[in-house]
Amino acid sequence: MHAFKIAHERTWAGDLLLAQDHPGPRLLTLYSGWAIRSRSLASGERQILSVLLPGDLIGLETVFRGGQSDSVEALTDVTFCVFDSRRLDELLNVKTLARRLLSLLALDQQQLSERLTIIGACDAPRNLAQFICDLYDRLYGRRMVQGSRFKFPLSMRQLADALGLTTVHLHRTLRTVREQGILLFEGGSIEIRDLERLRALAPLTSSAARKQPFV
Amino acid sequence: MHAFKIAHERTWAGDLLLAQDHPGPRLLTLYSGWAIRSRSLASGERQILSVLLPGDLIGLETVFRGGQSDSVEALTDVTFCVFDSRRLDELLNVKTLARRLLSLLALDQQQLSERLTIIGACDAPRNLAQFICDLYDRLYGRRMVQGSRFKFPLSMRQLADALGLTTVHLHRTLRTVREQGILLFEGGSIEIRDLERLRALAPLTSSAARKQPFV
DNA sequence: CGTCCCCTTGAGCAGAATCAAGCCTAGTGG
DNA sequence: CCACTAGGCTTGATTCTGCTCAAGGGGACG
Repeated sequence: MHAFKIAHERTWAGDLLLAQDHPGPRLLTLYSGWAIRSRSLASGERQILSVLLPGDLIGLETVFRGGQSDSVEALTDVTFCVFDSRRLDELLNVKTLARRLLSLLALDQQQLSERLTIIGACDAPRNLAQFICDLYDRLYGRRMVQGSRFKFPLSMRQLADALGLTTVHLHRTLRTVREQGILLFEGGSIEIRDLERLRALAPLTSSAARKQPFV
Repeated sequence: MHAFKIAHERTWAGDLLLAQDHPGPRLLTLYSGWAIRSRSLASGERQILSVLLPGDLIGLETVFRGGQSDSVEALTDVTFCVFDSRRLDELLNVKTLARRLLSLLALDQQQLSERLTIIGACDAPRNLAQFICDLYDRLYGRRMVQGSRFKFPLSMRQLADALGLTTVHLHRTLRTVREQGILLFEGGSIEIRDLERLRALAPLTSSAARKQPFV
């Protein structure tokens, strides 16, 4: 795999790793930091499709489709490595690798399906609970949770865009879960004050935890 | 590809092709008829994740993840063929095929992302318009459109579940687009009375058309 | 010091859900 | 052959979740 590595780069919070109309396909792996994949509408709305954590592969779908359609933005300062996507064909010669890529995409699809189900069928509190549970499980697997707290670099605006809500309404939802002693969102981090009730609120037992780092 | 074909089968409208907790992974291709992939919540809600048309591959994600998590139901009588998913490994030896599978999953992911964006960010009329446009394009590519009409075997309930609405509200939305002379939904088929305005209503220029039949 | 952005909160509105009732069709069993 | 039932469609009345608009406060940064 190292043979396909082109560069090891770094950018800063707010920069775009992939633009919605970027020229060529680009394949990256996040080493450190957070990013989000999102899609914007002409009318101004934006939907955040997934949160990307260290170890995640970025841009796989664009390579196999040609043409980028959503954008990836760094939430924090990040380091990542770039693969040579033109040589990806050679990569498919290694069967275990081909299988690995397929299962990564399959898992991604799974997570999108779950998100779609939640957003389509649930109200704000359950939506929020599911999102946080999924994220918690992924962070836990990466040892990025300290006790019941973890860093959470999304702004309220961004979290709202991920949940398909407005900031105003998200804010009220956050207040109620805080008042219920379930969840505390404050100063760039989240404290889970009652994991059990949080999980009870989330309609699905997440599959997010199964998501393994790529490299 | 034919070497991996196990059986050519048929079932009837309402039957399950894949159950949400089905034992083994199963890989199918739809020959004729319509199906839907959906996921249900314990609380009773259901989200329809995609509509499957002749030529579509079914269950690819389950093979590469082990364990089925959503169910596929026949909407009409269908015929389909079954592949031997245990031998899928051999299949990956053919590099063009591996790439083909990857691009199928990538396109699927694309469509899910779009649906998520729409459901998260749009109101009922635009949601409906986008759904119908996407479907129209896919049907058009398969020569399943007659003039401005096409067969549409989804019940109102099912369409509502696909859009993340209730039947009551969907019904009202359908009435308004009918009164505006845009779309007519009646007796198991849909007539597009003003494609231009329908497309103008849909926020995204669909990528659905790119979805090619697998076999 | 001013500006910009984000968070916070209130008031009012509207899109969508719920509840409820009536209609029609198809299927079922007597 | 008909009565009964169940499920889907249609519609109205009502409720409520979530959105819009609006305004004020608090950093961060030039």
